[in-house]
Amino acid sequence: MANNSVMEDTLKVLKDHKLRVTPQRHIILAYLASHHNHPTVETIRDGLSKELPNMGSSTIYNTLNTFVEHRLVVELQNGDGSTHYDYFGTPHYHAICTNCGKIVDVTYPGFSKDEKTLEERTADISGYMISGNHMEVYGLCPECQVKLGVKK
Amino acid sequence: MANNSVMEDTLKVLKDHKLRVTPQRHIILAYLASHHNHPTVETIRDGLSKELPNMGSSTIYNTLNTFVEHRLVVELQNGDGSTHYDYFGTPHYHAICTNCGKIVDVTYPGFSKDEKTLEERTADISGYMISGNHMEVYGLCPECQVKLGVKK
DNA sequence: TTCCTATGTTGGAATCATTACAAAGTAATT
DNA sequence: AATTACTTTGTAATGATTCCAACATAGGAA
Repeated sequence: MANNSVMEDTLKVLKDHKLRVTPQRHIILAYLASHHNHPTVETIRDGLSKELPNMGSSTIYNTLNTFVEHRLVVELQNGDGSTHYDYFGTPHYHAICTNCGKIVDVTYPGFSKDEKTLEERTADISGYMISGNHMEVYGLCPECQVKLGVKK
Repeated sequence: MANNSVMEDTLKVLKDHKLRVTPQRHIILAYLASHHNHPTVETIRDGLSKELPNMGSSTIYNTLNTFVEHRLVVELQNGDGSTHYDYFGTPHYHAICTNCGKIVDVTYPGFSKDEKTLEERTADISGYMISGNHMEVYGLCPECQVKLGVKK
């Protein structure tokens, strides 16, 4: 389970966002901050079954929706039918495998600048007042390249 | 409804992709190619109720899934709970209103090059064999800026 | 500390988009 | 024109997500 510093950090995050601190919120956020597995609601429920065996799915949905509204977390679809969640501690985007659904975080030096450029350009063109973006890149993960016998 | 040249063009597109040409596929693709309203399955059903009154939702889902697999069409979520579809005739990305869900197409000179750069960089970093990407930018559309009384 | 109230949690029911399936129809090839 | 694999259709099934009402509690006020 999450170590103490993750628990302290996530507690601070909740307070900074003026969210009422409940055990459920705190543990779910700590789970997300310490796992980079892009879990679904079910994955989170299973992962926290020791700590909070009676936590209902509704609570997880409610909590995640709250986090998404506060921009602590982003939603991802990988084509398997349910939504995956990712703690957004540092700016990054996602590469998603079109065969197995595996999601990995990607970033590079200058990514934040590129993001900002895209947002400014979009504001100029569309007239929207931009508040965020999502970028996803699709392809075959290394394992599936081998599994399917494709060659580069 | 779609004019003749759209019907001819979409017929060619179906044949080029070696898709069996059925009235349903042809009319749905022509609808998508001539409307830039990012319709849902229901919107398409309503829009084509004159031409094909007996077309079932299953057919629309089947057809759209086929088009997505062939990369003729992309799926979009705007937060209203159902999936929106967009004919992908020319490269572009989307700006989505976080208040009303309105989706607009955006592009700019050099967008295709930027896309390619992103894909190559992602391949290098992640090891994925890249086949495509989606970019979305979120914010308030001009109407909702006025409606909500926000100022730039 | 204790009380109070707004807010959060729970679990089960309800909803709604999407898929599965089997029967009937049809495009395109021989 | 016959054949066959593929498509359409309607309905049933699925499954993720939301709704709701009762209960619980975090955190501020006294």
